[in-house]
Amino acid sequence: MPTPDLAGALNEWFADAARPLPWRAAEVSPWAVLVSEFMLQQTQVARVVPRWKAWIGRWPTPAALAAEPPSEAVRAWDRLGYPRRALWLHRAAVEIVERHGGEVPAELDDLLALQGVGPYTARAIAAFAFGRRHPVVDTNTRRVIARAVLGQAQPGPPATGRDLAAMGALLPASDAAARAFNAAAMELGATVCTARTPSCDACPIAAACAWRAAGYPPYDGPRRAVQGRFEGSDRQVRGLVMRELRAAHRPVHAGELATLWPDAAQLERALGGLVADGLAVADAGGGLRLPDA
DNA sequence: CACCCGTGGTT
DNA sequence: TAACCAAGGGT
Repeated sequence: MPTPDLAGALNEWFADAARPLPWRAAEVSPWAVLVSEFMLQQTQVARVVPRWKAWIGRWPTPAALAAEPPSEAVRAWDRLGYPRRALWLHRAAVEIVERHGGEVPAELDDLLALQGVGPYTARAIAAFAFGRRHPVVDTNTRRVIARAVLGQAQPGPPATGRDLAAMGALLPASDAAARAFNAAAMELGATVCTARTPSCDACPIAAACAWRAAGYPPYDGPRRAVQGRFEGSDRQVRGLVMRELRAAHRPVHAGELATLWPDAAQLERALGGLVADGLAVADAGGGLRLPDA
């Protein structure tokens, strides 16, 4: 039977176990938090840290980034992956300047209206940058809820409403404790209650865990959709092209791009996709380049 | 809702 | 080693 003070136990653990991630420092601006959340979308903490520091050093405000062409954002993004995020982050900076006087908004509706900000990121910014009392559910928290609350080994298919409700029900009353609890749940999922081999022996809420109480039953629900193979995929081709465009500070012609991939039809499809996404633009001379505006 | 979107670390 | 996984979002 789960103990009632799961949040208390988790926050007590977190006070000691929290990794000193740079965007958690007290003096970090809402903009810096926003940048960290964009970079952390589907990307591991260890790979984000150096990019985030460089980014904040170069563009300490939304206005600073908005003043530069998107191509510079895509280059600075480097190899973090999903370069559309760099484009969206630049666009979000422009929107913040145009609609919010250069200040990151604190309201969920305003945050959700920004390019690249979805249900998770909006709540994360509101909670972590502004101390608002909202449930925040990311992939780590989803797993913690599935195990500790629902008694399942895995979260199963997306169930946003279910998870937000579960998190909301556990959320401490005060803004400060709620913010810590949101971060603590994510931290537990990232470092203890991990996807593959959780360290249940070291878990601070083992006494409250429904999965443990049930004897760690294996997951029997529907399997998550498997991601397609990366080798040979359009994503691989797009990545190769983007690497080329970032390196070349001038239009790259079709002949040069043709050497990147043997399948001409697939390469053409990838290029079309990049153009459609705004990551590449056709140059007047027939080449391809990063977006200058 | 299912699928697409990069790159690299982990098991 | 191939598969899985990662502070998701857009369509």
